[in-house]
Amino acid sequence: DPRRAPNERDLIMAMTDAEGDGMMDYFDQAFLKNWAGPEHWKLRKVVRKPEATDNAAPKPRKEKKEAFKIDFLTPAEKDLKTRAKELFAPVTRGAGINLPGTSGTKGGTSTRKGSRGKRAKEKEEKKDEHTLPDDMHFSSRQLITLFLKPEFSLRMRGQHMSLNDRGDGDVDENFWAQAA
Amino acid sequence: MPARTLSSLEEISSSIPKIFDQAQVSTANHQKNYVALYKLHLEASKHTEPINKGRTVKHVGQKAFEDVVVEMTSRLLPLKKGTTVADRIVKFIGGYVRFMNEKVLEERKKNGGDADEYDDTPASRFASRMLKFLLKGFLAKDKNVRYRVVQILAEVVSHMGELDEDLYTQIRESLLDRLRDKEPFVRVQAVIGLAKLYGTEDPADLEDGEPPVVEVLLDTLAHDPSGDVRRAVLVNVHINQATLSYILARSRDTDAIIRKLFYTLLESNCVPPDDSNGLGITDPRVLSIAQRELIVRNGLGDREPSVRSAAAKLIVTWLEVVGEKMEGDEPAKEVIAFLRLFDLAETGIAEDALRSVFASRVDIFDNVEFGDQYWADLTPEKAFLARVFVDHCISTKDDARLESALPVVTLLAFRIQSTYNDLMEQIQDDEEQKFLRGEDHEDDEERARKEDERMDKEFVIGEMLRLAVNLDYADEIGRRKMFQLVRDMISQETLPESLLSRCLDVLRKLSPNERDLIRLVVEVVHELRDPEMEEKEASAGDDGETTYAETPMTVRTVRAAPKPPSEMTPEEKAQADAIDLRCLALCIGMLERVNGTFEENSTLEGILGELIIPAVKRKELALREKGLVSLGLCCLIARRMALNSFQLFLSQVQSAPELLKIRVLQIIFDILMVHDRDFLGNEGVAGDRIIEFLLQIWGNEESEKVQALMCVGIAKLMLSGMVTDERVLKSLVFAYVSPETAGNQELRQCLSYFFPVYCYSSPANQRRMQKIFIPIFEELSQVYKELDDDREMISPANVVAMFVDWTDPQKAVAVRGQAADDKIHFDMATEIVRTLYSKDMEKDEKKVLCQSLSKLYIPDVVDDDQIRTLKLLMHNLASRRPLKDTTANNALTRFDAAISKKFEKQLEDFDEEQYRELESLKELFEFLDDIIPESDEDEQDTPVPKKRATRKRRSQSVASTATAETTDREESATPSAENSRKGKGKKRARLSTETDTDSNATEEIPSRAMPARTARTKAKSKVAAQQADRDESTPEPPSRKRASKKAEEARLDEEIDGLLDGDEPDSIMDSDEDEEEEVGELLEAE
DNA sequence: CCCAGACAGCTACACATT
DNA sequence: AATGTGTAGCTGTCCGGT
Repeated sequence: DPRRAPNERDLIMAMTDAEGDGMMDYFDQAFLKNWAGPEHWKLRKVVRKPEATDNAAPKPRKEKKEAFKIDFLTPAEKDLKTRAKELFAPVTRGAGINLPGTSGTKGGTSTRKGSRGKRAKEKEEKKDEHTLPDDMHFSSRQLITLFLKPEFSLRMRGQHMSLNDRGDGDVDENFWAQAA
Repeated sequence: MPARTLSSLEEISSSIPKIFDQAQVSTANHQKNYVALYKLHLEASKHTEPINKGRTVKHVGQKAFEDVVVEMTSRLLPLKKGTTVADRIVKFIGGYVRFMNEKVLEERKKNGGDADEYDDTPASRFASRMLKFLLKGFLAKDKNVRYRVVQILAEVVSHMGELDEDLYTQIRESLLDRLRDKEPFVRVQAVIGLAKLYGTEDPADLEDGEPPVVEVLLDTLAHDPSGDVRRAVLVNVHINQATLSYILARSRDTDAIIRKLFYTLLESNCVPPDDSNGLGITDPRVLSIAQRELIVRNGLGDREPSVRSAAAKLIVTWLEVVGEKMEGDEPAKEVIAFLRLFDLAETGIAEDALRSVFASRVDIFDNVEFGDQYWADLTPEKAFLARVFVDHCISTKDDARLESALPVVTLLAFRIQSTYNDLMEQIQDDEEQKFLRGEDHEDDEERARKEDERMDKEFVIGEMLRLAVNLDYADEIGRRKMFQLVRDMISQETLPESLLSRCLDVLRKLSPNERDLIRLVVEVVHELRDPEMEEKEASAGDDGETTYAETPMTVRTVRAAPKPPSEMTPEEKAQADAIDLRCLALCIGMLERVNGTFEENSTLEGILGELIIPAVKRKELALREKGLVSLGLCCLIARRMALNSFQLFLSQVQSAPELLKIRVLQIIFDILMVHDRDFLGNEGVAGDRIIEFLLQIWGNEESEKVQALMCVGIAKLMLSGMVTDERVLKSLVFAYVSPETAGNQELRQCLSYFFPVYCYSSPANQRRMQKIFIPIFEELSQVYKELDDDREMISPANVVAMFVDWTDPQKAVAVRGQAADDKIHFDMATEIVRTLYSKDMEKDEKKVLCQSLSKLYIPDVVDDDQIRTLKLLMHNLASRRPLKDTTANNALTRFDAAISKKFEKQLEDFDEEQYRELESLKELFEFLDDIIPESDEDEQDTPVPKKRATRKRRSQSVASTATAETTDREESATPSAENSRKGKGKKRARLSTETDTDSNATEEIPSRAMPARTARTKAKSKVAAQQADRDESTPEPPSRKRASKKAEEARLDEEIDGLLDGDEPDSIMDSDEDEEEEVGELLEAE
């Protein structure tokens, strides 16, 4: 019976323990950033790699980058008009100077005049608001307490059971303390 | 004009580059160079040529000057963003424009302020020449050019006074157009430019249908995909009443930097820029309560620490702004003023704000004092401050300050009492007034004021009660006083409902043990329902523990027979119902706070039979709901009762209205949590049935609230290990990603939290997750492919990434005494490679799987058999089912190489032929031999090397990185002799059947048993129900008989009666030995 | 057939931390 | 102030479309 194995439950208990803070910290760091649901999910790298693999090597290069300067002094090889033409060369046909999905620029893009055809309903769709959902602040609390008795957690239940198994009718004052 | 002042144009032209060359090095020389440049500019202006027969002049000098500057400018255009020298030049150009304009203004002042010459100055000519030049680059191919051009234009525009109208329009259009640029940094500059522009925009100038720039910017603020761009809008847009609401929406931006900026922005605008005496635009008093609450809730609740601290700073500023000029009389004055910003009754927000202030301004915390005077006249704010202060001391374990802050018990009890009496008096007065003057005579204003007053008193009492829980009750006199007071309060039906649970909290604290608390509440209930008894009971209740323990429970015997309901007038009935509701609330409050068994507290029996059970039978929703909750709470402490009543609760689920359904489900889950062994243990069918039933309810549920509740409940059961069923886990995953639940944040955020906790808390759980990976992946890929256009769902690649993350053994927490299972990813790799043999899997999906391989954690030590199996699978894949996709192939090859290298030792001398002898791997080879290479007809796009194989080649060593790309082409022409021998003809038949299933899973995976089509349809509509739905053995829901409402009620009554009559109340309590079997029977009976 | 979009890996920068 | 980490932007490669 896997339920009897001293695994999951012990951990849940540990999270509520005073000493379990470290555990909670681990969970916090590891994944609480991914609270907002699958669409905002991101892979986070494994944290600890305490093995002292190698050091001393990647230190000694602090090569300052070449002090770049714009050359204003040497006269231009070509005249201004030519340079402007080159610099301001419009995109080769059909290119995307603009974001996809936005109607094109008069000069530059591939937007054909009658392109309303297939992808006409771009605007209708709700644009992404780029906002996070309201945070419900889900935590271990909701997962280890009862719905109807929010002050009692699994941990207490465990104690209760064991007390009951002893046939001991009364609970000790410690119990009250924990209920608070 | 003397000739010597007229420098030659060549001279001028050659001096300009030197200025630019200097200007790029540092901004320190800019001021000096403005002067120098301007001097050259003026000098050049003197070179003119007459045209039109001398009627006008041609500004050849200016033209030359402009040419050179434009030429200089052109040199920095191709430089990419972040080049500091170029940025300096941009600043220099902008600065020069400003410099010129200032000069022009000076000139004008001197000349008496001619306004009409603006378009004919060297300055205006220069600027417009520059702008026209820049505009030409707006559509350049080179993104850097576009960036620089817009950047310089924005800079120039912001430093210009007036602007020619045509040019203005053109700039406006062009910038708006660049707002759609592909490159975010170009858009950023466009935003900056537009922000400089729109201050001068006149709405009257707009053509029809053309939106004002502000509107466009606000749209960008919300919708631009790049955070940088939204950020640019945020810092550049003017904050005012019109834009504020759009700005406030950014407190939820996906980008943390924006959120942080949001709070610093609000902070810096709290005070007006010029020290005028008005309020800043974001002064908290200017904002609405709702806005303030939004800011605090989002800010202090943010997941990003940096955002939280920015919000905390803002809140401190609020306090300072609001508390200004209030210092003096009372140290708490500014805090009180600060608290007035909030609706204190709104849960948690004001408390969070105050605690945040305590945390960041310790001096404020230290200066709060609670003298006797403080308690004299408590306002809601003062009461709230005291209570939160105490709570804060407790949570920070600041015993010293706690000691000094807490009032003595008698004082507080007295205060509570007097406020309570005031409240009662007022309520009574109001009633009388209403009665005397009639309903309508009071004007709304007066009524609202009274209502507020009452609410305030109620709130103050509530806070004092919350504080009372933390008092030191060593003093017996005080203890009794408080006890008596609170006991009296709960025995009055006029006590506002909101104070009830506060009172019970105090009572619990004051009760020596649970039994006394239970007894006390039971007594109060009887008093309330039986007013005649009041006096007797009151005398008994006078004295807390001593008398209590000895007083025999005589209530039931003494109890006078109440009037039968049939003889009551409607008013009396309503009154009785109201009392019952109150009593039920008391019971619930009491039962919530105790955990002794029902059997130990025989006093509960009475109210169970007289109050709770009758309430459950009522058809009024409120009564029934409270009755069910009470019964449910009883079940939590009475195992036997739980067993007997469980069916009743189940039967209530389907037909109940939402609110009741939620309650009943909560009860069901709580009962399962508490009595797990009785319902879910013993590997009995009962547990399975319950699970299936719940899954089915879940899948068919429409209400988001109920869905979320069930999700939480099921997650709890799984996390606590009470349910280990893979189907349930699968359902949770489906629910997590299904488009159906996209809007159900409660559900999704619950699962966002649940999955990592579940997986990382136990390798066994990670294993379970690994087992469902492939089936889930296959099904979700299907769903994804057939997704409706308007529905959103994460990609299969994301699904894979999540699973890889969740099953990573390195992330599992090391729990004492439990060995980490670091082979999970290795086994996952093996399964993935097996899956790659599947013939009907699309290459996209295979690609995703292949690419995930590199992210798997491969342990250093793996058994010979396991590593050889994986190696063999990869080796054979290349020949029998070569991947058509190069990226996939590369990924696989790389993985193969990595594995081969890592386990070089174990794989050397590895020979397939020899390996085949191993009995333990029989299954592997059966699997492999059933795979035939795809025939030529199957190969539509990729030509497969001709298959010609010999036994010998098959037996060659596979230890080397045989699947390496180049050699692979030849190697892959090496199918096993087995395959060649068996021949295509024979295989053809098998391809469509066994091969297919075999290649997908070693064990029978339920999901594959169902036609994909069905699976998909289900997944679309009721994803969560998938597993349950397809299982034919799913039991009919208990109340499936869709009887008429009447019949339904009759049946319900019957059931409840059965609960009472069939089992005498006494027998609910006894615990026989044969309980376990009964759970099974319970569900069998249908 | 060529080009554009997409993607993966790399590098550099900025941030936070000790 | 220095270091380390995490992110973001850039660049090269490959697939798909016109």
